[in-house]
Amino acid sequence: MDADTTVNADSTARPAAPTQAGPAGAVTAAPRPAGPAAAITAAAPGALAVSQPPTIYDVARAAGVSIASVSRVLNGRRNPRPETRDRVLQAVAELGFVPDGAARALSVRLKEVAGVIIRLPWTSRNPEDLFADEEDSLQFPDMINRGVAEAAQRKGFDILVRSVDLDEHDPGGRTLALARKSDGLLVHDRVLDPDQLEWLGRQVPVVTLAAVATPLTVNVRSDNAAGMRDLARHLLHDHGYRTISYIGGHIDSPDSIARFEALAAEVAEAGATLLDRSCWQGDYTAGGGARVINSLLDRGTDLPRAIVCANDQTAIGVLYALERHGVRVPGDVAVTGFDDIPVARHLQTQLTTVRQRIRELGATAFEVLYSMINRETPATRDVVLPTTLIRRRSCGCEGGDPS
Amino acid sequence: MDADTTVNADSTARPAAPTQAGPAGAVTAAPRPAGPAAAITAAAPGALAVSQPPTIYDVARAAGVSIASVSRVLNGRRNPRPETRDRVLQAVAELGFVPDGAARALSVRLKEVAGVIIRLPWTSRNPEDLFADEEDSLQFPDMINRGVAEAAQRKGFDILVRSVDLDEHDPGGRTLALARKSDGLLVHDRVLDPDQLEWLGRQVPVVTLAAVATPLTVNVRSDNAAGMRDLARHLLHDHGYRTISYIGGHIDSPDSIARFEALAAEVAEAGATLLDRSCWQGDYTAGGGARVINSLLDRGTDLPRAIVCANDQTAIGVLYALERHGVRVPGDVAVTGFDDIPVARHLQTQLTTVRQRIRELGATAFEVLYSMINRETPATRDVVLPTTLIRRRSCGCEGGDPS
DNA sequence: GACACCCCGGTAAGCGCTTACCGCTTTCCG
DNA sequence: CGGAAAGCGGTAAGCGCTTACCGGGGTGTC
Repeated sequence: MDADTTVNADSTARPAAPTQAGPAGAVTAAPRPAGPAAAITAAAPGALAVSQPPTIYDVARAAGVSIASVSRVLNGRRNPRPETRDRVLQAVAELGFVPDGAARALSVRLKEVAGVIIRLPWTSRNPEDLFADEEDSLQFPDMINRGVAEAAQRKGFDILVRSVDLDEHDPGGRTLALARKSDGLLVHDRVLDPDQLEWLGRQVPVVTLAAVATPLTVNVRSDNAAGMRDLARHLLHDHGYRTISYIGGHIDSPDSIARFEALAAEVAEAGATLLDRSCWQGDYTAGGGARVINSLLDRGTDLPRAIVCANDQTAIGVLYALERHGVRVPGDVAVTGFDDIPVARHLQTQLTTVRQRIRELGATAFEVLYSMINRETPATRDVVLPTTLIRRRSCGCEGGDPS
Repeated sequence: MDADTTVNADSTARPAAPTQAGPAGAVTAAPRPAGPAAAITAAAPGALAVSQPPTIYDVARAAGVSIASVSRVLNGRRNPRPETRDRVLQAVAELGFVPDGAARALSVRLKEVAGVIIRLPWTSRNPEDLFADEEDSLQFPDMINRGVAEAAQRKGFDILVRSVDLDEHDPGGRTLALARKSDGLLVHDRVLDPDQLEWLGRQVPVVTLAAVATPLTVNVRSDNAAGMRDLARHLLHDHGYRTISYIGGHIDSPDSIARFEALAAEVAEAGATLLDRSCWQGDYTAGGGARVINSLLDRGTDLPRAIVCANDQTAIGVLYALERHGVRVPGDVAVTGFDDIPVARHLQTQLTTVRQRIRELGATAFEVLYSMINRETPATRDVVLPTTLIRRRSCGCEGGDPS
């Protein structure tokens, strides 16, 4: 439609109408300008124009007091005389007054908004993607956000979620912009590099998720090492698998690295074999997992007895690829994930995985951010949450969820 | 340590950090109210305290111009002299300045934030709920929000999502509060009643989703009638089913009503039988769908040849309940949904349903809201988007998705 | 009864930014 | 070369709200 991209171009019509305020008690809000006959006909043209919301001045006038009193009543300061309070409260109710967020924020220097930066999951999708629907289910970051939102709501905060494209020229800039609309930032993994984080951290409180803490930021993550250790032992000792391979997430992902190391340690200790890692590089997506399997099978490589994936998404891709090639899971090859995202239990072959307390991760991250916003000094820079091994079919265990 | 919680108390160390910048403009921001600073030492305990972000005054000082010039350069007004522009731009870059959202919002009266009110899906969950995982997948409202977010981002807007509990004492109040943090509201179905909407609409631009337009609000929805008509015809004519029943959503849901009416019309026209509606009342949830089936079967009632559900969630519950009772789908009974939410195609028995262009619904809603915020008068108060019939297994068609 | 306090309302000073308006330079013509 | 018209930068007035500070009246106390 309107093709002009010049965002500010228009001189935004704003018919300096504030004068309309009118007499004192004018509570009646004289609805629309419309004439009598105009009625409520759905077709009517300009009827949608909204009248400006009342300001604290309107309330003060209606209550016959000063704006300071209104503010005091509303914020419970210096308890006002009952009569004053009542007058104000009534005026507030009549006018339906609620203080403007921006004005309040500017004044108290607190916006009560937390910014959340997430790696864009939903734009610029590739329509031909085999796993297009993988973006249709709630993923790890989405679940975290729910936790964040819950915790935020408890403190009266709202969250502003912004997804940034990784190959964006200036993630820092857009990010900072979000920062200035909020009191602090919650940054998901892999959207900003350490330098940018460091820099951001200097300007606003920042909490990262599943990353690493920097001197100025706090990080919240799950206990990858312990989780993977449990999983590895289950595979090695309970099932007795002797050859295992690991499909990593992004090569520089702290989570993926930690998981790999824990796995490697266990495999070594059990005297089993961990296949060469190089050709087993995934990218946390189902597509990536499938790709790895496909290329290996096409090349005729032998598969290990168990494939440990960096996350559930990858495992989903792996399962799919294996099935297409006629490889049975868990009969021929066992497959495991990590995260325990919702779909993990809806798959044909229910996925054995390591559950992270995802929502709690988010909630905790918010709590930490909140305390930072209040200038408290967090006890730790690296908050670690426990994990749980979830045994389902894909590793060779019987049945599905106990539930 | 510096345990004072008094937010402003400290005279905010404001380490003239930018000094690193070196010679050049050397004015190096002798920022505000002087401040002996606690350096940037990393390890230190209180090190997490962030220094306040630079203000436009800092930039002006650093560039040796007035704040007006800074603002003009940044907003591209009245093109400033190249030299001025450069000085400002450099200062901005050095200080990493980004205008404060609240201040800007207050000044231009535009927050660039759209509020989204959704019926709470994730709090106060009932842990014993049979279908607990139904909240774990992306549902209709979530998908809509993605569409909204996409469209919003294109206009430089962010979205503030707030979930309200239906049985909350004062949804209007919390809602209005959100409204004052944003420029307009996008209200999902069934969170506010018409009166509240009407009232809200008087204060801020409001767009509802899948509801009905009021004189002051615009509504965006899918073409329920057409979608259901296609589905009904498929069931009646392609499959030849002669007895059908409809499990509604909430009894007063406009969507559910519209779907029912379209179905009833088709059934009547085909001379088939539509079972009595009364004992077939669902509530848009899987639990509700299952409950209906269970109570009917327990009572020994005969089932119709096809069960048409108001939405996919309901259908999922129905499928589950039927399976538990040993009723085969689609063999004994055909079941259909509406919406085509992601899980619909992951079910054991893939669900035949009517696809709504969910994201587009959201995107459109935002576009409309955006135009209202800009005081444009929308062409219609009732925006309708097309639907598509998706034939999968559950209605008796062969195979699953073509894909 | 006078003075010291308290209480509680009002006044006004910002919060950080945009922009109308003013006035000094430059530039352009006649 | 003078005067009008631009061009540009600065000053200041808000945007709507919170809160420090001030002052008037009511109490309490010798």
